[in-house]
Amino acid sequence: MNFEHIKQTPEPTLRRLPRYLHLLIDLKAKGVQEVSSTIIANELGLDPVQVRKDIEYSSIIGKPRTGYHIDELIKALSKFLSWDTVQKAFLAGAGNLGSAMLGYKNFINYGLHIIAAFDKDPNKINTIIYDIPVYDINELTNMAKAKDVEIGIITVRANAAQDVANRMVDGGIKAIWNFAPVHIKVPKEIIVENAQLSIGLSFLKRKMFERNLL
Amino acid sequence: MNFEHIKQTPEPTLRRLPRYLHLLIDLKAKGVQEVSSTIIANELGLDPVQVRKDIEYSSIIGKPRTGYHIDELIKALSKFLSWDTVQKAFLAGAGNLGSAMLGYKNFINYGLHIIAAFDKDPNKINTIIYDIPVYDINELTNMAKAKDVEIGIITVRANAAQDVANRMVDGGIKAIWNFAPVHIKVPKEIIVENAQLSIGLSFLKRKMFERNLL
DNA sequence: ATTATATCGATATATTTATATCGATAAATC
DNA sequence: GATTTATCGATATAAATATATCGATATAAT
Repeated sequence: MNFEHIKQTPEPTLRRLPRYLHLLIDLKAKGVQEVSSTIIANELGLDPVQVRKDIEYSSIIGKPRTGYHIDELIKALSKFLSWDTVQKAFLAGAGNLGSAMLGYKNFINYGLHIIAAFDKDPNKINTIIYDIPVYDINELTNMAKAKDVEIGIITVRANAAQDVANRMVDGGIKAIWNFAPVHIKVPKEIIVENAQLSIGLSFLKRKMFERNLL
Repeated sequence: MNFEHIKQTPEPTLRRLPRYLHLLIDLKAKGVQEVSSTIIANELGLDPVQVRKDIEYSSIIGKPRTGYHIDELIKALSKFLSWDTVQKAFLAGAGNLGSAMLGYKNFINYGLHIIAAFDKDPNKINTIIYDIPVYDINELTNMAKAKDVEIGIITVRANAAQDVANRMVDGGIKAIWNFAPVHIKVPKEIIVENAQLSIGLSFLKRKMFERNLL
């Protein structure tokens, strides 16, 4: 099976582009109208050539001497990263992290709309958290089918994650954002993005070690 | 200035190692005693040679035919990623995400101990969230010095993040885990690990787009 | 005891990603 | 109007990372 109808973006580039976009939005709010790769690179501690190559993926072309038109660039990057189109999501696991995410107002700016949450705890089922209704986890599959939900967010404990993932896949969900500290197995056409806190933290601590700070 | 007293681990390796460790802990709980690179690779959808090369960084050597002794490997990786030594951390921003992190019990397994939180909201100051006291943000710098805190976690809004980062640096904090959707500027000897939700989400959505799922 | 097999570590090759260089050009300065 | 300058996009080179190959070896099977 071949999914690559569209040229794949390098992972490191994909990790940097949102940072550019955050910065550009910030600069625009300060009244900036034109921005060069040099400015972006200096602000973020990167190389201007790298910034230019990354921006190439958005198909935006700049002008010598002045750089890029900030509005144009923001628009193109927002489109490239799909911040401008909203997808529906279900969240499973209304615990600490899950609830926090239900209350996170920024998601809509990135094109994510969590329309419902699911839990197995009877005390949480049929409650409303930050305006989002919480249903029985057993309803997830059917409701996902009915509402054509595209993204599943897993914030349950490690031992429940695989079960939840299965329910999501059965419900036709195409992409899973997994915060549980465990690898989940899904059919290969399903996209999984792991967002374990342990990864970032390990990164941080290892860097500290390598600099003799531990 | 040169920090590289210790050989730097490649970023992609550092991203994979915690996943191995999670898996190994899981397998051990199921009674497994020996594990090969092939098994790990199959479980996580990776290449066995890559797994072997990654494991090399932990200095553990395996045996032909059987692979690695799981206890030895868990111990070595835990040490390599510093999950086995606890660092003290301050968290700034006791909002949704911040509070969720204060309640996240797994951190201690990764060697992170959040000893205090800080906020500017008078309604939060001097409260206790999940057993962790919340103080005035103005106290952060002095308390960090007094308690020799090593890690700072930023979960405030974008527009307050730089101020908080400055306070942390002034307080002698060496490493910052930044969840605010903004780049923070710090002296180059300070380690910053960005953990913006927008990055993972952009990743997920772009992959969906590239597979014609959007 | 011999043979087959799965895995290791080492080495070699390929691919991906980052960095350096350079001519062209739009704007600013002289 | 000519000159200087900052930046672009393109191309070339270097570095980092991933993948393939292979001889050696510990265990299992015959």
